Amino acid sequence: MSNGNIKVRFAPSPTGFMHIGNTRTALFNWLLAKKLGGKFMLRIDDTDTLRSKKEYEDAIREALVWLKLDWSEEARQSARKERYEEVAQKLMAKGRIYACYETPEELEFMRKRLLNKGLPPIYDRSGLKLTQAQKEEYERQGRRPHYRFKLEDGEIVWNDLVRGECRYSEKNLSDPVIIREDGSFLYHLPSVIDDVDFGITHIVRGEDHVTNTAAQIQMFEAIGGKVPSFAHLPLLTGKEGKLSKRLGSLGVRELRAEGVEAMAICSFLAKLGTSEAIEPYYSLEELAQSLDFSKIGRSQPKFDEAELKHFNTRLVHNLPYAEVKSRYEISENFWQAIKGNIKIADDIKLWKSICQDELSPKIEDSELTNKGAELLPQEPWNEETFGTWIKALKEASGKNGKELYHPVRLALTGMNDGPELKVLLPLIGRLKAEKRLKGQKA
RNA sequence: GGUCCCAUCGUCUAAUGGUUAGACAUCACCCUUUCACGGUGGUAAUAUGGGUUCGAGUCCCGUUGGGAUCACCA
Repeated sequence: MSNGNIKVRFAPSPTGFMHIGNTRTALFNWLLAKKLGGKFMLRIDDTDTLRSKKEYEDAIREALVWLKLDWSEEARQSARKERYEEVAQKLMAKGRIYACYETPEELEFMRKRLLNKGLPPIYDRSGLKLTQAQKEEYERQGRRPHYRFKLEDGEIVWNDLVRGECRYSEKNLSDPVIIREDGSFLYHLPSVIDDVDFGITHIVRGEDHVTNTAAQIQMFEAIGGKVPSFAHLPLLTGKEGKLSKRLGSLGVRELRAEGVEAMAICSFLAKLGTSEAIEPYYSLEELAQSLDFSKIGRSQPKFDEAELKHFNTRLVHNLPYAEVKSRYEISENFWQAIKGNIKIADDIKLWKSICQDELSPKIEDSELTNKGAELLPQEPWNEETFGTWIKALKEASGKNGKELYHPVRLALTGMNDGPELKVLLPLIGRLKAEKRLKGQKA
């Protein structure tokens, strides 16, 4: 499939670090673009100037680069204010945007009053009924207006790629505030203007945006833009069931630091909550080809960090040598020898160091290990060497099983567990092995 | 409270109205003279009450539970 006109966007607001929820949205967009042969753009939604920070923006880029979710185009909302104002002027002239003079406190009070009466806290549109004289009176009092988008009567319907047909009545929606008292724009309208201007064809985002979608569809229509396709992903929940705060703070940066592979995060997130098995994918391309919105369930999957870590280990065990080679200087032999016994890719360094660098051995049973040193055969060594040697040591010492193996492993590697000793021994070599068995640094 | 969405093993899901299936985790066994890796097998679920039907996980209504939204956040 290929369609040059397909374009999706990832539109994070730089008000926090890249976390698992964010990443999932970015990933699904990227995957969709890849699968359809379209483009993926990055849009920095920094309309909330108070909370937006350069630091967060940098972190988002860093995470995207690490995940290999590359983008071909970029935009920044704070740089497009003139365009938003131009569109807002037109909508005002058409009566789709109207001024309101309530203070945030008054609105809050009204919401509480409605809620207490068991009514939905929907704005009563009193701004719409204001006369010119009343507005002037407010201005004299020093009040500045904020602006709302007027929703038209009727049902708003769209066919969601994940949720199927969605219907919302405007009666259950508040006219969204789109321009603040200080003249700055809120998210809703700029997002729609950008989607139209940049030719966005598909919007993939979290389920928390479904009611926004209803209002935004009217905005698309009001400015004469083509309404894109929507896909609303069920929100991830935490282990405890609630959308935990931990999830928000579970950063990509932290996961990376803990040794979680980018492809583990991507594979896991792409398949969690779908009818497909969560399996390691080793390329985003392959993952993209497997994308199928119809396989996404509608209930909220639980995200468990421990499961991700476990999955990561499974993925690491089968990392292709080419991938490993590009990151660590090791031979294919070495990789084959240790791959089944590492938890994270960085453990490669540990085992490489154990085999090649100097190490202070831990001696548990000096009588045994000293004898082992004496019995060590001459090189060349291969995978058979260990078998003959340990057999000789067993006979000489009378030790067996764990009593035999554990002290040997500890002396040779300084570790309680690890790859099979028969593959490790030739890698360590006679020189080091003999010294270590004797308790000497080597 | 209004609106919308959801409910099957511990977890993620499957099942034209017709024997509840698979994957991950877990457990056991096998392989390893060790820890692991790997292989084989087992345990384990339709939230609840009605209705429709010869027959309901599936359709309808109620209950309970969970989530989203109703911001001068995005």
